[in-house]
Amino acid sequence: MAEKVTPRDVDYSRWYTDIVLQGKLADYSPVKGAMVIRPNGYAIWELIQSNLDRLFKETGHVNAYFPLLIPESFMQKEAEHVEGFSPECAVVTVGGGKKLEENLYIRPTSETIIWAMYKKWINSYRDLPLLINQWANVMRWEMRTRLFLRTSEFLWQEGHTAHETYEEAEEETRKILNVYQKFAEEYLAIPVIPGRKSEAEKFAGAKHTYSIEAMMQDMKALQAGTSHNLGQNFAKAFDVQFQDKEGKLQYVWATSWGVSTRLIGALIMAHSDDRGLVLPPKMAQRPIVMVPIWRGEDQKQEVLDYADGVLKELKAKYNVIFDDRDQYKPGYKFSEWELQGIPLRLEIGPKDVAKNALVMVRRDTMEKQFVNRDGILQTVETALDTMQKEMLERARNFQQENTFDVDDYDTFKEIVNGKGGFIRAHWCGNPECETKVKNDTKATIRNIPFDQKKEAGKCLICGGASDGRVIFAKAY
RNA sequence: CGGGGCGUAGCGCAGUCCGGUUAGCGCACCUGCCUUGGGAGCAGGGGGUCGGAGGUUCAAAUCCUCUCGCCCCGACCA
Repeated sequence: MAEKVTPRDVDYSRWYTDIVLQGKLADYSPVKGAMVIRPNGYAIWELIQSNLDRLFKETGHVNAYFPLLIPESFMQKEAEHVEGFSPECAVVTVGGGKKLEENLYIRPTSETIIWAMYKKWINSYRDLPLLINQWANVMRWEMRTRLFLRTSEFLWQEGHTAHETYEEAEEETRKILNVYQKFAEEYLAIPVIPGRKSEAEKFAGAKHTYSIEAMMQDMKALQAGTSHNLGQNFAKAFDVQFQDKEGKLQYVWATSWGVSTRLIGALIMAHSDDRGLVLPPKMAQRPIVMVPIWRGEDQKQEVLDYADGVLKELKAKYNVIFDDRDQYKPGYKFSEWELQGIPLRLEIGPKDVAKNALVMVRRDTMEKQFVNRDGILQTVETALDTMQKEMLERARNFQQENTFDVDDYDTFKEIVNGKGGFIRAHWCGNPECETKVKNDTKATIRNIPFDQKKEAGKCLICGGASDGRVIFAKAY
């Protein structure tokens, strides 16, 4: 086999790049830090979009679109927000050949322009809640970029909601995090840990931030989605008030939440192997490839006729690739589709025609089965369902096997600097202890899990009192 | 911005030290034949401002000067 993919244990980061390029998911663009998402990669994004969009609508949200350019003065209205985002913004200073009166920021996120509009739209409690989502591109000037994981421009969805009370905003924030968790697990087959971010790691301008954290195959953590309770920070900055039932003016309570094309990076790093991409069936627009095999013209016709029947049957439910290209041999085709992560391969040759059978190969396990031609649609459906379930289970086991409870700093450092993983350790809540860990080891607090058990303990660093464990890990 | 490296065909490279026919190789691509149960073979073919500018020379991918760009490693981040 010609080596198109660097094995993971040789160089994980080269492996990742090879998967993306060889799987034709994306390519480098002429613009530094930006990438082109190719059809294979965009197909994954479309599935992320369509499924999440449905889940958002089921929870009462609607879509809208706000402009790419944001007046500089808007960006500067919320103090923490300015501080957090200014360094990574691209700014338009010239338009129509003239220097602009006011610079325009390319959105790094849309809170400011959206809240400027919400001021116009919200007057009464009857206007609330306002539950808007947008699918958009954003730009954050990055020094070091990686395909899908960190590019200057990326695609995402950002939800921005407005509520009457803190409690309602809080409920929304948590509700969305649940949606993200459900999507990650049921569709991406990636188990995640939902929890609250520490003060140091929260979104610039939020009261607090929740996240779902996933473990990649190299034991590093990847933040797969965030949901922020913005409190009244933006309402105050943009003076968005509503009249409540008693006729009193109150500032609106806000949330925002998002996931990005980064999820594609997560999908790759959670499941793929040294042969290439591995897609969970629900993330494959084309879940099946059929490869007909023959020897000589007489066999060719016989095989193609037989295959055509199978194809027609499967097409009722699935988007099937029928690879009858004559210039490539089967082995070549097998590798090519494996590289692109097609979940199921069906091989049809003279022997199968004779036996009224087919050969079915699962991409995740590479397990080869001889299956009966009759009932093929059902067989395929079952195989894809099983695959989807088993991929999640496998990832969950992996995550559990690489999560450790640690009570002393030496062991902590040993693990972090060694094979890595999630470390559940006690923390007193002091940001200084958190910073020390980060400076010593580069590991950070990923989040404080919702399912944290009450457990008396001592902070890993200062020995101060702690009543539960938080998740530490090196992160992408 | 600091440290390291690289620009020669779509991709990966050789040639540069020591200047000299028409700039070469592998992969990919095109045509034909032949093949097809794990990345076949043969024959033919297309494709180059040697990153750019200037200079030295009878002669520059090769030597000199300047310049542009990119990649990797460190300080920010979904």
